Amino acid sequence: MSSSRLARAELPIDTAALARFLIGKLVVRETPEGVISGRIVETEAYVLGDAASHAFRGMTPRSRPMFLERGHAYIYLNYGTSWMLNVSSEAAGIGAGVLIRALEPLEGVALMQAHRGTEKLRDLARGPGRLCKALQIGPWANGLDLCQEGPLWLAQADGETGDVGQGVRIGITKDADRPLRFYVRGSPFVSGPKSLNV
DNA sequence: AGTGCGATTGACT
DNA sequence: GTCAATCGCACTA
Repeated sequence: MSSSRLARAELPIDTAALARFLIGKLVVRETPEGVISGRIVETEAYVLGDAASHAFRGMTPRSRPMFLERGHAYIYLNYGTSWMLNVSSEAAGIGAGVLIRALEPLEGVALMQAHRGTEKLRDLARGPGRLCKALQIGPWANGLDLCQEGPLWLAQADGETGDVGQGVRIGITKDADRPLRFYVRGSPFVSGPKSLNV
């Protein structure tokens, strides 16, 4: 079920195209306790020349993984409380990435419940910080190549993706009007206000 | 060296 | 619905 790791060559090079492409794909996490996986239902693109992107003012110690070749993890702490999972995009040397914002839990639900401290399926990975907590993704994964052998990867999914909506990104103040957020229409596992998920 | 501020969340009215 | 927690980083000096 969670075997077919996506190869780098399968990933679109364009950041927005990658964000759209990742909708419906799987995030798989191998922990000592077992495998956890979920279907990606919400992403956001942070493109070149984007004032909301951490890479906007060039490479910094934090944004460094965004400049890796597409398919690497960029992990950072936001608001001092929540870890975020991003997938670097574009060619090496170009700072851009895709934020994974929400998953529909598939495998390892009991583990996710334990990590999150809640039973509610809908809340396990709805939101970027919750997602990382559920999958125990932290700074250990920063800069990790998701296209190579390792405890965290992206995989092809079987079944329908569903209707994909596109709209403005959540929680940003700069370049806030760009339609760079992608989500599965009607999915209860998508974060953000209901008005944005139509 | 000091400071302001987030790609959020959970607790509370 | 409102709001504080929390801290690493980037910016200013």
